[in-house]
Amino acid sequence: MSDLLGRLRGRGWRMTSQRRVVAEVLDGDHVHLTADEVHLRAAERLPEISRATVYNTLGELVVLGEVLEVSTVGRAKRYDPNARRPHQHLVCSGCGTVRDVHPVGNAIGDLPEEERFGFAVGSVEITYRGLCPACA
Amino acid sequence: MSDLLGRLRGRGWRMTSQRRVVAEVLDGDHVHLTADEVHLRAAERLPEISRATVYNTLGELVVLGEVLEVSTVGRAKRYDPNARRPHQHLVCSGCGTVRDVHPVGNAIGDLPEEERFGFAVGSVEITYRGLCPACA
DNA sequence: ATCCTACGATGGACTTCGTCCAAGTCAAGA
DNA sequence: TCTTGACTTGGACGAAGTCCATCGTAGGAT
Ligand SMILES: [Mn+2]
Ligand SMILES: [Mn+2]
Ligand SMILES: [Zn+2]
Ligand SMILES: [Zn+2]
Repeated sequence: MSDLLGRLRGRGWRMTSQRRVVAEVLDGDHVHLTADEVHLRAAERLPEISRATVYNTLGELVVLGEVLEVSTVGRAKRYDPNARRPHQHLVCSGCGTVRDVHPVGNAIGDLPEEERFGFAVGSVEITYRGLCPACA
Repeated sequence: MSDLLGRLRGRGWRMTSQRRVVAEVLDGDHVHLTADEVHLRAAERLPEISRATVYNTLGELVVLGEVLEVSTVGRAKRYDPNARRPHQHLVCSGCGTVRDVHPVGNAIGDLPEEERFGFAVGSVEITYRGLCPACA
């Protein structure tokens, strides 16, 4: 995330106070926020920022590859600013907490050739589910 | 799925024409349908079946463990009647096609102890993404 | 420093997916 | 056949997200 503003400028994007604030929220220590959580935190700094702008900016950051969308089961999408280091997720089935994890295997290699059906497999997404100590 | 109706009865559930039709739709060769797709097909056989009943029945089948929910990226949940045999999914980023696959590794074992954060990890969901031959 | 203007922001309507509820219906046991 | 509570229904409601006409402004041009 660190030089996101510079990269945006490099792509000819206007630097607005709204985009700056959204980037700052994502750059903080809070990870895996929903769009509305990002909006809430952004509005603490810039009270008039709109929901639509937060959605727009998040979508742009996803296309840029600066932020990842984390799919959830029936709940709101979560946005992951840790796009630099490949990782997977450990999710608590009780409270919904999401933690980054780094499994050691090679999941793509584990998919047999005869089960690839001619696909060009480009990525793997792994979600570990369980109960955190507090919810157990 | 095969003896689903018998198992439902065994749990003391009433057998209604609606539940029978939903089970028949899921038992067909069409897999990974959305709730509305299930409703559409069910309504071909039983025109007056309501959306609410389809949602209710699908939810009950999920709790029973007869059907799995497949999380998608921002789109409607898909329901998977193949709950007997553990498997994972290969999804085409182009057209959205979903195929069942059976990777050979042990993904749960690949998660280092120091990254489990005290969680009781119960399941792993793996999604392979890529382009199918038609979309490549 | 000021002007221009195309790109971005805004908020409210709209869509999609799903849940909830009060009222009516009916499966199945007595 | 009767009874009853579980099931179904349609419509209202809600959450998450998109769309769009209009307004505002970042940043290049002068
Ligand atoms: Mn993450
Ligand atoms: Mn499947
Ligand atoms: Zn928890
Ligand atoms: Zn395809």
